[in-house]
Parts: sequence; structure tokens; C-alpha cells
Amino acid sequence: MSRISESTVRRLSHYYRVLDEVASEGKRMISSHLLAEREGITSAQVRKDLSYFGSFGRRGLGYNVEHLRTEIRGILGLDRRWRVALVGAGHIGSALLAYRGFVEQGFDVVAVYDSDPARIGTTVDGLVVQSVAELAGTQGYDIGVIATPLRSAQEVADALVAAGVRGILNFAPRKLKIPAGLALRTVDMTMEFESLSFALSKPGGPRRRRGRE
Amino acid sequence: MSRISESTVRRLSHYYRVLDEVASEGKRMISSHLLAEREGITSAQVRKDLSYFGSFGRRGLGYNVEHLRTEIRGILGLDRRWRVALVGAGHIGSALLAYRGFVEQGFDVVAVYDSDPARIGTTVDGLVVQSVAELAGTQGYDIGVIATPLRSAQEVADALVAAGVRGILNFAPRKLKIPAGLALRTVDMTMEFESLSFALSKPGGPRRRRGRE
DNA sequence: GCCCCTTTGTGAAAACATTCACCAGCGAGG
DNA sequence: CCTCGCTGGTGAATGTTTTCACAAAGGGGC
Repeated sequence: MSRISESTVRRLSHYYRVLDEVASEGKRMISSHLLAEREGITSAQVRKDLSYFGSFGRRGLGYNVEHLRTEIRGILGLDRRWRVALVGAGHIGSALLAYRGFVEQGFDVVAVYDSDPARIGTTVDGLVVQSVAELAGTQGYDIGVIATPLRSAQEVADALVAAGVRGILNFAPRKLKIPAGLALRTVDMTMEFESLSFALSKPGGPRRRRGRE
Repeated sequence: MSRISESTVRRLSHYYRVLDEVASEGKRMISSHLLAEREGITSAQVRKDLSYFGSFGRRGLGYNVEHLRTEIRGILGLDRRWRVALVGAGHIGSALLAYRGFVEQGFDVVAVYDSDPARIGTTVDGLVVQSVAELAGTQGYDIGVIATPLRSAQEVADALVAAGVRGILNFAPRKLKIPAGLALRTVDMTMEFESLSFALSKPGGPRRRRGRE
């Protein structure tokens, strides 16, 4: 098995969610064609994506919904729980805490940090907000989420690295520098707005492209 | 000029932000090499991206920071203002409203809708929250933002389409069906978490890939 | 067992994106 | 005015991702 592309991983997430849906509809089997239809991609793409990890289907029948769901769960690493440290208890941070979907997928926010003295000591969603200064000495988190203003993002990233996280999810619109070997994902809403703006500005109006829609 | 890839547009956003930075540092010129360095990509990529839109640099000198900034502004459609309707005044919706960066880039949230009777009529960030029912008859928005729970996302998308928006930014973790010719971008935080989870689960730990980091 | 319809898995081809490599233009220094 | 060191623009080469197309199963009917 060679290197898996980011696009494939994103699609696996999609498949996983579609499988949840069809499972709750009571379907037992699903074809690559149907999986693709819900996603707006080709059935060949679905089969190719899955083939990187094994042969999960049965010719003539399709994929067993429950079985494929379990397989993808394992592939995505959702068959275990992840300890998440959240830095930044502002709007975005609160939104993440409030969204129960993450807990269901195995992401447990076990600590919340902030630099605002007014927020430190308060309770958010059952967790006491700690000072970021205390982050340095801590250990035991798998993933750090940065939901702070832009200006402190790099500093917080460094602190998270020092605290031994292996992956960072960054909501600040800046490319962070972190050591090689650690995983970094950035969610940049500004960029999404700009991408929309570009699409709407183009002469002849928006055109659909492939890629992450 | 052929079709511009989504990756190129994303990088333009990045360049734009880097240009802001170097402008505030007082630099007048910047080379593709320096632009690339801050981005973690190659200088050839920078030049190629820009060459899709014209020749903005001067050989031997590099790019004039202010000039390139203005050009990219135009390319991304940030030299005008966009009227944005926000649906969903929950955590994410409030976070968007609170973030002044969008206004600076030309995105004016001119209306807020919600379906929760408890929220309708209240004021958020200077805007009175209206009932989603009122959305149907309205016109005049360029972009609709969906920050509602998953279950109502498609319904809201339909209402936004009926209200004549040309682009939709969706924060619900589901692929929405909208008519061809409209632009859609989805920000799926669940997917980012799962992508991290995948990276951390891989034998040998996380490996960096190109693409949107 | 045999035919027919369906659907997977997968090499090969096509499309797409990135990087290379080099020419052309620029200013500086003498 | 010539040369040198830089730097942008760009066709060609390379690398990656997606799509095509088809052989290999599978089940049902008879």
C-alpha cells in the first residue's frame, strides 16, 4: 500500500457518514454506484479509494453496510478515543465544545485553555478553563485544537508541541510552523469565503470543478 | 486562460495574506522565492499560479508588493462588497458575526435568520434575527451561509437558492444538493478531525503530504 | 449446469497538477 | 556599453489523481 492521498481520506469520511445514513435506513448492502451517487463522484472512484485498503465488497452484490462501516472506522482511526486539548474558549472554541458529534466520533475534549483572565476559572461545557501558561507542563493529549486569535496562534502551537500533542487542528488563518512528524490541519474560513468570491467573480459565473467541491 | 484549479485559488488567498504581512513590514518588492518560502511551496508554483492571470512581476526585481496585492484583490473578487445572509444564529453563526476579518475583506452580513423562536427577534451583533420563513420572499443576497444543525441544512439551502443567492458556504457536515451554476463550499470540521485521526493512526505516525496541508 | 444480469477490483489511459530548466529582462558596477 | 547576479515567465517533463474499460465473481431462474 503506497501513500494515501488527502482526497481519498476526505472521501472516506464522506463514505463513513453515508454508511451511517443508509444503515439507519435499514439497508444491508450498498453498491459503489449508490455510494458514489450520494457523494457526487464516480463509482470507480469509490472502488479505487476502498481498494487501497483491501477488498471489502462482493462482486455482484456490493458492500455490506455494517462491515464496510466497521472497516472505515478502523482505517480512519475512529475505533479508539482521542484526547483533545482545546485552546481558546471564544466563539469557535465554544462551538466545538457544544457540538456533540465529536464526542460520538471518539474525540474527547479533556481540557480547555485560554489566555483571557476573565475566562480562566469559568466553566464551559463542564470543563474549567485553565490558563495557557499551565499548558506547558502538561502531557497526555493526542490532539490540540487552536481556536485563538491569529496573533497568538503560533505561540499556542509551540506550547501544544511542547505538551506532546501529535496532531494540531488550527482555526487561525495562518500557516503554522510545527516540527516534521506532527500532523497539522488548518480550517481557514477566510479562504473559503475568498474561494466563493473568486467563483462568483469569474466571467460567466461559477463553474463546478472536481476536488473538494 | 484555461480553468483555474481550486488549489491555485487557495494559494492566491495565502499570497494575499502574506502580501499584507510584508506590506506592513514596509517591504516594497518581494520575490517569488520569498513568497514561496512563507508558504512552504516552491517558487515555480508561485510564478505559475500568478502567470494564469497575467505578468505581474519584473525580471530581476520581483513583484511590487502593493501592485501584486491589488491584482490579487481583483482576481479574488475582493475589490467589491458581498452581501451575505447568515442562517443559524448559534455558536458558529455568532462566531462568524463576531469575526471582523470578514467585513474587512468585503463580506457584509446583512441579515441573520434562525428557526428557533427563542432567538427570533433578538439582536446579534447589531442585526435582528429573523425567522427562516421570511427568507423565502427575500432577494438581494450574493452569498448564503448555512450554520444550522445538520437536519435542516438542505432545507435552508433550498430556501437560499430560492432567495437568489449565487453562492453558499455550508458548515453542516453534509453534501448539499444545489442547482448547477451556483457555487458551493463546505467546511466540514468533522472531516478535519477524522483526517487527523487517520494521520495519527497510520503505522509510523503522521507523514506530511502536499495538498492543503 | 448454464445463461443472464449485476457489481467489484484493477491495470491502463487520460486528465490534471507540480516541478524543472532555461531564456529573457532588469539593475548595478565598473 | 559590457558583464554579472538575480529573478520572472513558460514549455517540457515529471508526478499524481481520476476515469475508463474489462475480466472475474456472485446469485437467481430454470
